Order: sequence, then structure tokens, then C-alpha cells
Amino acid sequence: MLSHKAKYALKALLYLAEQDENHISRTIEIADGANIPKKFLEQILLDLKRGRFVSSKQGKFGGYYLIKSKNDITLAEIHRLFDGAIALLPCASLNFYEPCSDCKTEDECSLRHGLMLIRDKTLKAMEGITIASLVKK
Amino acid sequence: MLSHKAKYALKALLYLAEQDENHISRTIEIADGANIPKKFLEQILLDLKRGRFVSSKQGKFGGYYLIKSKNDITLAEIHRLFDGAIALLPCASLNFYEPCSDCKTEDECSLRHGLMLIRDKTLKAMEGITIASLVKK
DNA sequence: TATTAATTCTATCGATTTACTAGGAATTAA
DNA sequence: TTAATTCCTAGTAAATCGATAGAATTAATA
Repeated sequence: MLSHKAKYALKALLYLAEQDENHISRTIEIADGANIPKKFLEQILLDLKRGRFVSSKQGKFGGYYLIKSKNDITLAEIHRLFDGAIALLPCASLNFYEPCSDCKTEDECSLRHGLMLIRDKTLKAMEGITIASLVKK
Repeated sequence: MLSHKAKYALKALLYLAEQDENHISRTIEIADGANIPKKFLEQILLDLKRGRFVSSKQGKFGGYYLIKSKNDITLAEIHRLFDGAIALLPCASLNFYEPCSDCKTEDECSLRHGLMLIRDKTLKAMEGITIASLVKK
């Protein structure tokens, strides 16, 4: 399941993608538009900024705007930024790999192989969902 | 990600599936064999019993055994039993559906449609992973 | 230069969940 | 009767989650 953070991030990105080119959106505007608690959204926007999905302008008349094409922002990326690994176990993960502590023989985790199959399919599907694909519905 | 409970459940089922027909496995035997904390495993086996994957014999010389074919126990089922919904949001879930609280117009969640696509693909993949498929590797 | 309105940063909080552990009651076979 | 096992109910420490508070910083503009 997605965390609220990841869900809100997607909704915020969706909101930004729907605005006119060059429009800068204030946090409160996004919060109201996408029904997200404002203070919570602040953190999320900072995370999105660190992840280089959005940028911000500070001070009066400041706000947030997309710096990555809505065609290039995928569900997979947002999942990883906020919720971490897409694989079902760390030992089956590409970006968050860790060996299992409870598997006796290293690399002979009985689940690993099967879970890597799942990961590949899920990842492929998640990379197919972009902000752009969610906007035009 | 899978919880430890779900991971241990899979490993325990795998252990049971590898035993001879009619063999009854004690908790401690499974715990040692699959490297799972014994007391924790007790709870997990009870959950698996309630889910009708295994059955048990009580008292001295008691223990657990599979009552469902290893070909018919899928990753999807174990995920649902221990970790709940497979979909990324409740509003996109088949078995754990709940409407989003933060979507203004009911059934017009901007994410729902895309997440249902993911759910379908992930679910199909997870239904393809059975205990039997994990045993023969 | 002062004011105002916005982002940014740090810290904290309460509730829930997770991963276990403890202790004992109930059950069964020898 | 005893030993070995499942079954049941609590409890607990740590982490995570969802959210809030408040002050610092930045920038436009009057």
C-alpha cells in the first residue's frame, strides 16, 4: 500500500501538471485544490524538491512548479522516494538491496527468485504510470 | 514490502511442503528449520490454520501439516492474509475496498484508475507464484 | 528600509503498527 | 499421571506514520 505521503505527492504533482505553463503554485493553493493538510504538504513538497521533481521560488509570490516533464515522472519513482523499495523483500530489491538476516546460506533465500519475478513485473507496470497518464483521464 | 509475518509464513509453508506426506511438523522443528523465532511462529501457524492452509494435531506428538495443495497456495493469498490489500490504495482494492476520504467526488479519485491497472498486473503475477513453484528451484 | 507573504527548517507529538516475548491453559499420547 | 505439544491472551519496546508548531529565511513592493 502507498503511504499517505506518497498518495499526497502524486496528487500534488497532478495538481501542478494541470496548471498553466509558468504558473507558480503556493502550498496553500495545492493543499486546497488537492485536499491535503497544508503543513503535511509542506514536507512532501520539500521531499519532491530534494528529489528534483519540483523547484520552488522563495519569498512573496513564491511557490512550487514542476521541473520534470509530467511524461517522465513515474509511479515507480514516487514510490521509491516516499515508500522505498518496490520489491517485496530487501533481498529482491534493485535499489534497496539488503541480504536477508534469516537466510542461512547467503543468496539462497528460498523466496528471492520468485519475488524478483514479481518485482520485475510490478516495476514495469509502475513505470508505465506517469503523471501525464493520470492527468488525461 | 512483505511484513516479517508474511515472509515467515511463506518459509514455514515451504518447510511443510518439503516434508514427506503424512509427516507432522512440530513448531520448534519448523522454527529451527526455517530460522524463525519460535513464539512468533506459533502465532503465524495459528493464523495459517484459521486461513485453512494448515491444520494441526494437539497434544504430545502433535504439530502442523498442510491441508491445501502446495500448487494452490499463492503468494497473493498469503499477502492478503497477513499484509492485507494488494492494491496500492484502498479505493483500488478488490478485497479490501474503501472509498478515499480525501477525494472530493466519490469514484473520481484521480489515482484510482491507474492504480487498478497496477493491481491487476501485480495480482496476476502474485497468483502465479505458488508454494510449489518456490520449492522446486 | 520596513512590511508582508511566502518558503524552509527543525522539532515534537500522539497514535498505531510491528516484531517479538512471556506465561500459562488446554489437549493428547504414552 | 506426566511430558510434550498446541492454543490463547497479554504485554512491550521500538519504529513508523500522519500531522502540527513555531521560528528562521527569503523576496517583492510600498
